Amino acid sequence: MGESSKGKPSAKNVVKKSPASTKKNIKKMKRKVKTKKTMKNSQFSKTMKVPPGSGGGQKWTTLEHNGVIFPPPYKPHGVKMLYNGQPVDLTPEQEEVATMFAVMKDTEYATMQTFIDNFFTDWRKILGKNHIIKKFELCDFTPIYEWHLREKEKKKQMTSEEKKALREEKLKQEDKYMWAVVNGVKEKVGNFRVEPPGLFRGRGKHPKMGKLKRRIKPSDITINIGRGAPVPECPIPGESWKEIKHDNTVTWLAFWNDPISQKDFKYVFLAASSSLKGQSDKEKYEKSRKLKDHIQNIRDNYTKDFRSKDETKRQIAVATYLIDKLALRAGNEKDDDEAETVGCCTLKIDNVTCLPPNKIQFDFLGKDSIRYFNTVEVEELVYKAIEGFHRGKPPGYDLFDKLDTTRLNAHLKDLMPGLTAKVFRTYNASITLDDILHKETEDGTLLEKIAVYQRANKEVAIICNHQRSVSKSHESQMTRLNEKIDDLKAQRDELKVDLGKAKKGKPLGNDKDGKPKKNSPPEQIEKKIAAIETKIEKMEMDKKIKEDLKTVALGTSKINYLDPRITVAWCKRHEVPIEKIFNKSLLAKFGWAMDVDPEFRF
DNA sequence: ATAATAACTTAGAACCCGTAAT
DNA sequence: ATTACGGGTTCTAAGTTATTAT
Repeated sequence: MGESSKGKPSAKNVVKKSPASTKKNIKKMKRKVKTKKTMKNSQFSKTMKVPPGSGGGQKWTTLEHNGVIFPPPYKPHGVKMLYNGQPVDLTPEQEEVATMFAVMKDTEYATMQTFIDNFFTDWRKILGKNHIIKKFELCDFTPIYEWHLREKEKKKQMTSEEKKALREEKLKQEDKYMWAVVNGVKEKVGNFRVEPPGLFRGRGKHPKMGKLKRRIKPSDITINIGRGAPVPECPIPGESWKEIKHDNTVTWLAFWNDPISQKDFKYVFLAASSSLKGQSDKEKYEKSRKLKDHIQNIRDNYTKDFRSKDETKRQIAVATYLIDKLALRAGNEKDDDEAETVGCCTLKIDNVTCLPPNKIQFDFLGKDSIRYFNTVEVEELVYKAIEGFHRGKPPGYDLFDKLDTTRLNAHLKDLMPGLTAKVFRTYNASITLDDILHKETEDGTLLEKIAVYQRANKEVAIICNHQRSVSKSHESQMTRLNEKIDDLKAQRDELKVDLGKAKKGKPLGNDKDGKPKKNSPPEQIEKKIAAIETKIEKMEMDKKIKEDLKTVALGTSKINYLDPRITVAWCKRHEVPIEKIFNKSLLAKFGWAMDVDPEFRF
């Protein structure tokens, strides 16, 4: 379908083209642009080749580490699946892949045709063409699935001591891989475990879901390490690394080609708590703070261009407006062997609906195929411009057909050094947090202050469209909460009746077991009622928050978008222990932000 | 100028495990 | 003691952007 993405209406029916030409012929339609302007008065872009903090592109001077650890070899279980009702013999290699599929029985994937087809195609390659297994419909993986359930149960039944012992054993094995020494400082490695083989789990309608992700061998892996440092010993006897590099302009310790997409790599990096990552994190936030000094100029600039005669300029202006106002992602082109998702530059006509007189409705699948659905009021000129971009284009056609992320970012760089589309998201998120915290924090209890923080956090998550799927048990949890509340209300009402009687000096009647209730003074009953009222209020509040947040993911913005210095400074000013907001990993990740001045403003 | 590649950040789901509720 | 819940951790997919090749 890639053919379509740029040009014709979402041509699902278009014939797949030759593999070589996958994504880029897409661009043809939008070419005309003739961007003579792009590079003109760029006051900044020519200078500043190198990012400020990094010393000429050099990322480290010495680097030592122990390479990566591989998953254990496959251990056959010997449980026979059925084909056409009969048990079949499988080699360990064949059984391994069958098991990968079998254990996914209770996931959504197991029901998806693409997943099944891709799995079966790859599995049959391993079965060989003369194998008795020919049709997926005749396969019965249940015996293997049940074996898997038994194994899971066994694991669950282990005592916590056994589990602990197992964990410590693993830790001991992995200990040496967990650490690197960078410029003489011991740092944690992020992902030192090589990804185990499995069936590819793409998000959304991913055309490759279910494909076999083959086992990675040492000969797939390139190691990057300091010149003086010992090359890590290959952990699998008799095998060896693909290549050893000594490149101090990059931060990766190792990589291999992604077996699902040969052109992609899987990298091993340092952990988020490392100073290398911390430094670049800090630079990210410093850059987005700089945007404050330019934002007025940028807004004036694009507002002016809303009425430009030059359609390219108008498209850039409107796209920048959307990125600024709605924190949309840039939106790169995608290959046709990926899920069809879009960002700002790749929005299609049918993702964006004009609702007179001045509202725009957005409805599209963004990163991870998460739906973005939002209706916003826009200025008249924006509305008119978007109407204009629709004109004469069929559904499936690009809204911004004269734009792509490169052109957009080139334009942004002219407005501020180093400015790119994603900076707006960071800026938007962080300044929103800073604003809300300053406006809404009052002298109150610790709990109230934390609630303010969470509200702000939620606001940001909604702006950034950070979603999570509702937990399977959400509904039953809500029902239970409601029952509890009803129960409390009943108790309260009964107490009210009691109170009335008590005030008149009448006996209180019987409790639910039929025994007469002990008489209590009215004041005591009133107290009880008040206590229950408070409890009800609290539960109603909990319920509301739970319902409110059932699809909102707060973590993503905390980890990636909110300048931690805003949070740390706020905690200092309001005597909130930082541990109430940041967990252990965030504290480690944001070590660089801890000594911030309490008066820090984003 | 455009396309391909490389390197890095951002993302939600799955899993795991301690603790609160029963 | 047992289960349920939810926070934290791990996993790896899916983005963005800078650089390099054509």
